[in-house]
Amino acid sequence: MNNNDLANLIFPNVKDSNYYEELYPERSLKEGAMVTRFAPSPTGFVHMGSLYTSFSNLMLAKQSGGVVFLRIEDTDQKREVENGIEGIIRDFNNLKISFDEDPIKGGKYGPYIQSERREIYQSFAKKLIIEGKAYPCFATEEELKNLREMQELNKERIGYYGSWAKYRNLSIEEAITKIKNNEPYIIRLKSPGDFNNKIILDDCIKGKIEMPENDMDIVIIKSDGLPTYHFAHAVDDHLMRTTHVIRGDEWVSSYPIHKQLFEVLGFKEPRYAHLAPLTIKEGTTVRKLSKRKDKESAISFYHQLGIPDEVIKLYIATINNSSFEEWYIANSDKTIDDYHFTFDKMPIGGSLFDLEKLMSISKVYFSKLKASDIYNRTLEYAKEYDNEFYNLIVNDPLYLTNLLNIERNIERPRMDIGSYSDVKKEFWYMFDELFAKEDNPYQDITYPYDISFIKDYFVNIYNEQDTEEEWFNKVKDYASSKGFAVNRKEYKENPDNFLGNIADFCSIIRVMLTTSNTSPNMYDLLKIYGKERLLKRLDKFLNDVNKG
RNA sequence: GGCCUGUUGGUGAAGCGGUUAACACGUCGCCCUCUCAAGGCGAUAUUCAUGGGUCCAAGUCCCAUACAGGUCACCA
Repeated sequence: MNNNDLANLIFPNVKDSNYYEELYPERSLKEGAMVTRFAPSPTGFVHMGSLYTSFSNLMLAKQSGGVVFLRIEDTDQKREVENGIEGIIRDFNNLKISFDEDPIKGGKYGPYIQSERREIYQSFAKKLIIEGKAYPCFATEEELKNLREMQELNKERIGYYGSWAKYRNLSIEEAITKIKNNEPYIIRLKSPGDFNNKIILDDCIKGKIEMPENDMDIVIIKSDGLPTYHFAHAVDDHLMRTTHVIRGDEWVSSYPIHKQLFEVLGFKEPRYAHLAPLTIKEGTTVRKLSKRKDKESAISFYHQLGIPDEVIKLYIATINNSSFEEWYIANSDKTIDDYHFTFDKMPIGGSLFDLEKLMSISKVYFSKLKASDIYNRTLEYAKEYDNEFYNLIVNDPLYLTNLLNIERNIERPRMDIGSYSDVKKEFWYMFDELFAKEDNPYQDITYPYDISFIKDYFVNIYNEQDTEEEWFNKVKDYASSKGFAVNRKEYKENPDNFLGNIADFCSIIRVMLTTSNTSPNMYDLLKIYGKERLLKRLDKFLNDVNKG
């Protein structure tokens, strides 16, 4: 009886591992091209954290002329989510993110779903058993629990290693007998490591990190025949010819296991890059952004707010590479794809997620869009999230587009819109249906002078054909004739000589039309709204103010 | 508890042995102006968690302490 007999008993029907080595040859790519991957569990949706990780993988591969693929890590059948894979792929599609190889598209290195690669893992596990580098372990849950308690009591390191690894030196005969008796077992690595030895992780982002060598006999094949993460990682990233493993830094501490696995299997180790986690403030403490607890984690949260996907990507790029922001400001005509992402500009500690910053990026983004584009996207947004507004804008694209164009096609465009939902907040008063609602009181409507003369202004002076200059000159003349100061300095020097400032006069018009004292350019608003309707709104205004 | 990482202003951060400690967001002034937004100008860290050490010179290197985070599964 030898290792071969044991291996054949455990894995009678798997191919020799060399078969797979030949099936998945080295990729022929140019020097320096990175092969990266994003490898999520099929949880059903993409969240900020996974977007951040996938973004890094995507950009580095793309920009080096390499390959990036999507691999679904579904080896935990307990965590299976219905349509989990479809959900992830759908989310990436919506975000317009695509991988060179994925479960739908396929590719030469597939399958790209781990549960479909069972035999591949088993083939390599078999190889290890034959070589005496792995063994079946019959420890029960109870046994492992006792082991742990004993170690805690003796203040020993916890785990299945060295002399604690009870089944490590079981004779082949005994093992075969137990298997034939249908005793449940799993396959463990027979770790050749020594905890007192030091190994070094040369991380692309974090630099050199010294850690103890792995000496744990970790599980490589579970009782359901599927591999653990560690083993699947080694086998897959070798066979898929990954050059750079870019993943969250919660994996740093398992690097010793991975290094050892690559060695034992005779694989060339890939480079590693461990990304700092996205964090969030909860009260005074900072913790990892949680896909379950934090609303900011869900992509749908931004969709509901009306924040474009491009903005999310810009924000992610901003956190990902410390010099991206400056570059983007200096190169406002370029896109994310034009920026060269590098490991050495990625953060080492956690990156605090800042919604305020994201909004500011969004405003800049919107200020560069064409009015017609904003209209179209706002329409799309409203269709899904705001039916009332959708109905108001769907039949008259030009009206909203004109509004959006106010102070837009100039060197320094307005920056007050940061989301599709802001469009309504900005211009609601230009829609009579919204204006008519009861809950829109005029802001600060007490004036120390008779305001009814603005009716005179609109009836007799205001002409919607005027140019902006003509319009303003007329406003000034009229206001002046009623006793308002036209010159700011003059007014400041002798406020008592005047009824008010020209700004005060304009604010009556502004409040009349918008209810508020702040708005975009008056001339444009009046013109777009139209004189006929203005007169009606004016009556309502005077009526309401006199009542109040 | 073991192992690993981090700690720079209100916030995110740059910084890689010699800089007036970038930049962005925010906040506050002033200017411009029909309001707001934008824009312009200026103010916002005598100091880089604390304590030692090395060096002519330290935010930057070393050691301790404190605090924060990660990880120690038949989960990924």
